[in-house]
Amino acid sequence: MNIFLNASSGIPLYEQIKAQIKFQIIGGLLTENEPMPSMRVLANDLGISLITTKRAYDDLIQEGVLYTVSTKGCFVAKPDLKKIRTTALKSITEKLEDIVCEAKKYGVEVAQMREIFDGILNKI
Amino acid sequence: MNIFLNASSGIPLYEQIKAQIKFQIIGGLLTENEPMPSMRVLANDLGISLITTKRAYDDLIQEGVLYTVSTKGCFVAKPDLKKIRTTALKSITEKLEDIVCEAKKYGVEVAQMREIFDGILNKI
Amino acid sequence: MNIFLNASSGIPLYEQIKAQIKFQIIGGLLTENEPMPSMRVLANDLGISLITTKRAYDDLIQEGVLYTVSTKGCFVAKPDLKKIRTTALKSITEKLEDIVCEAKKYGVEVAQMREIFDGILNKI
Amino acid sequence: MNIFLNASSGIPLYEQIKAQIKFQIIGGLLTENEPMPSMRVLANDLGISLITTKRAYDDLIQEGVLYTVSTKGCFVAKPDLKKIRTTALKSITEKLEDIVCEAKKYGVEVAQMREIFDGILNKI
DNA sequence: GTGGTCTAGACCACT
DNA sequence: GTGGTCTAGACCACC
Repeated sequence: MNIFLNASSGIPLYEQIKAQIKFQIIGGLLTENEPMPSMRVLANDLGISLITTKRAYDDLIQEGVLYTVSTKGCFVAKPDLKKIRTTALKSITEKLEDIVCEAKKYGVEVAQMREIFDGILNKI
Repeated sequence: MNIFLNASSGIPLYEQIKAQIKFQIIGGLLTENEPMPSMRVLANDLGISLITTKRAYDDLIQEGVLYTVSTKGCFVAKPDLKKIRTTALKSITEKLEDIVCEAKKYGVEVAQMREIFDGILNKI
Repeated sequence: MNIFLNASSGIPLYEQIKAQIKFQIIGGLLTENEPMPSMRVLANDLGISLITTKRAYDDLIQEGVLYTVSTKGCFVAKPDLKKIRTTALKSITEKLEDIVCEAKKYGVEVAQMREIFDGILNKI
Repeated sequence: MNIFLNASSGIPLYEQIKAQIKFQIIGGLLTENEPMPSMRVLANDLGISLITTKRAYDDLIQEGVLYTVSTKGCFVAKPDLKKIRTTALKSITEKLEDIVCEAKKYGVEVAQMREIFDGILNKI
C-alpha cells in the first residue's frame, strides 16, 4: 500500500490517509471487495500509531468507502464513484471560491487570476 | 475600524484581524502613519481579549506592516504594497496549485477545472 | 537543558531563553533535528509560566531556528549558522557603534577607548 | 537648546534629554551657572509633555548636574567633570563587557572582535 | 491613557 | 502526552 505522509504539513495524518485511499479507489488501484491491509499492519508500515489508522478506516467505513467483515478485516466497498466525485467537486469548488474571494480582497484582478490559473493548468 | 470576525470559521481570530488590516492597507483605507486603534480599544470593539488583538498587532509589527511608538500607540508603516502583494500572490498561487493537484488525483479533467474556475470568476 | 534565567536583569525571560538556545546551537550543544524539551517541561524546569516558554519557542520557530511537528514537539531546525552569526555580528557591531558614539560625546579619546577594550579582551 | 529626540528608539525621552544635556556640559556648550530653559519652554520646543522635561531636570538636579533656584529656574551646577567622566567610563566599560561576553557566546573570536572595534574607531 | 511582560488557567485537535 | 488558541487578569515604565 503506497501511502506517503507528511508529518509537518499540518494536515492530520488520518486525513492524509483517507484522501490517498480515495485517490487509489478513484484511480482504479483499489477495486471492489479488495482486502485492505489491517490497521495494525498499515500502522506499522507507516510508522504511526494504530489509533491513527483506525481513525482513518473508521471514517472511511462511516462514509461507505470501506466495509468491515468481523475477524476478516476491511475491504473496499462498491465504489460510488459518482458520489465521491460529486463530493470532491463540491469541496474543490468551495476552496476555489474562497481563494478567489481572498485574492479579490488583495486587489488581484480577474485577468491576473485567470493567468495564474492557466499557468498552473498548463504546467501539470 | 471595520473588522468582522467569524468565531466559528476555524481560522484564528488574530489571523482574521491580520488579514483584514492588510486588506484595508492594500485598499487604501489605512494609510501610512495613520494611528491604529489601541489594542485595548480594538479588543473592546470586537468583544475579544486584549491578548488576541495584541497577538495580531505583534505579528503585523514583526512583518513590518505596523510600527509602534512607545506609549503613543501603533501606526501603519510605510506600506510595502509590492511585498504584500507578492506575498499574497505567492500564497494564492500555492493554494491554487494544491487544489489543482488534489483535483487531478480525483480524476477531474483540466477542461472541467477551467470551467469551474471560469464559473467562479464570472460570478464575482 | 541548561538554561539560566535572571529575573531581575530587565531582559525579558523569553529573550534570555531565546539567546541561550541560540548559543547552544552555535556551540554545537544542540544539533539538527534534536528534540527540544516540550514547552510544558521547560516551563516546569525553569519555574516559569508555560506562556513564557511558548513565547520563546514561537519566536524561534518564526526565525527558523526551531520547527514544530504537530503533537510530537519542537525540534532544532537545520542550523543556518551563517545567518545566525551574521545577524549576531550585525547586532554586536551596531551596539559597539552606539557605545563608541556615546563615549565620543562624553569626550573619551580614541586611544582610551582602545585601551579599555583591550583590557576587556585580555581579561576574558 | 539643541536636543534631538527619537520617539521610536525605545530609549525613554527623559533619558535622551538627560544624556544630551550632560554631553553639552562636557563639551563646554553649557557652562557653570548658565540658566537652563524652563521646563515648560523646553517641553514646548520639543513638542513633548511637561512631565517628561520635569523628570529629566529632576534627575539631573538629583545627580548634582543642575541646581534650582526657586522662582528663577534651573541652572547648570559647577560641573564635576571628573565625576561625570568617571561615571560615564564605568557605564561604557560595563556595556562593552556585556557585548564582548555576548559576542563570545556567539563564538566570535577575539581577533575578529578587535577587528570590528578598530573598524568603528577608524570610521569616526 | 499607551504598549511590554508575565501569570494562571482553560479548551481544542491530534497522536 | 503534544502544540494551538483564547481567556481574564496582573504589574510595569512611560507619557
